[in-house]
Amino acid sequence: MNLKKYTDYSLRVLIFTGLKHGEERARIKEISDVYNISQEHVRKVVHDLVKRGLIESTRGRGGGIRLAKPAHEINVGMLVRDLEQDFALLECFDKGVNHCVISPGCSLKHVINKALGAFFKVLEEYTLEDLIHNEEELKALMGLST
Amino acid sequence: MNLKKYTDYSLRVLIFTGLKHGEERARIKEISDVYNISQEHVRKVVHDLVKRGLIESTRGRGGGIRLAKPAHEINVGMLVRDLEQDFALLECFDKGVNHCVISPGCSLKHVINKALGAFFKVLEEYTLEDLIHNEEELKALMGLST
DNA sequence: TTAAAAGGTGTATTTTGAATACATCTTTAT
DNA sequence: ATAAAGATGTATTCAAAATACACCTTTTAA
Ligand code: SF4
Ligand code: SF4
Repeated sequence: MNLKKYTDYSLRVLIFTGLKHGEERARIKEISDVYNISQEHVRKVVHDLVKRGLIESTRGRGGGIRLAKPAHEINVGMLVRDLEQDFALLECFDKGVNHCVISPGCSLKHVINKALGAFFKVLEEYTLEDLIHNEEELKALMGLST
Repeated sequence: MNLKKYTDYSLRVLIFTGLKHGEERARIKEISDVYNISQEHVRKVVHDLVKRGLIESTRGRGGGIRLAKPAHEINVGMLVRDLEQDFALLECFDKGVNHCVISPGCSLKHVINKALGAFFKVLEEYTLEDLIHNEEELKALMGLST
């Protein structure tokens, strides 16, 4: 059981971007430097976040990215749910591939489902704003001038 | 995000074995037939469950396996936690491999951890007994004479 | 008007862990 | 003895994720 790095990277990008204010924009290069992730990955992640409508990008010199909406409107649970959506958590969750003979009478899947629900319920209590509440500390860790 | 088939298989083995009573024993062959999993896998899973002290095995003719303790003492949460224990759910969870610069000030990991806690909390409310409460139905699905 | 700075896009390769298979051994009742 | 059961270690295959590569488009300032 584990989350994709991709998911974490996405959150990291949002955290970084969320630290920019006003007309400031984050650049992919900056992000890739701070986290030591290759620009390629960051690019992909960013692109994806743009498509999801969480980030706004501007091309060309002087361009960059910024949040497409206020941090408190970016829900952690929603995002994770989306990014990890391909969970065929168990064989029987995926109709069509399901061959498990006891499926119709199996309680396990309900139990797992309930647990998964609890997982996301917690995540959904948080927004990006909660993740950047300690702005100064984060900036310091990133080596950004505050 | 997904659980290993291995985990599901382990539970399936326990469910099957839990349906045997008294001196009855389940055989690996039976299990592999019912679920259509190769004997090899079942063997591995069984072996593992024996090592974990959940199943008792007897070799030789007339041998087989049975639960090493009553079904209500086999906790689903504990088992899943064990079987999925290698979760480096996020990069920073694994000290030593952690390179994430914001780790010391990152709230995300706490959020994820809390969510994970909620996940297991639910699972821990259930035991194997809950999974086999509908014994007759399960037996029917498995094509076992009741 | 062009060069540099930004992001966009598609594809290919590598890596990793899980899933699966193979081979061979030990125990025990009949 | 032998067949029925489980024990054990190793090897192979497979799929998904992670990562890398190549090249395109937009914008703006020199
Ligand atoms: S045992 Fe239950 S949870 Fe597992 S695959 Fe079968 S139906 Fe699904
Ligand atoms: S961003 Fe937070 S959760 Fe993700 S790896 Fe860094 S410290 Fe861990």
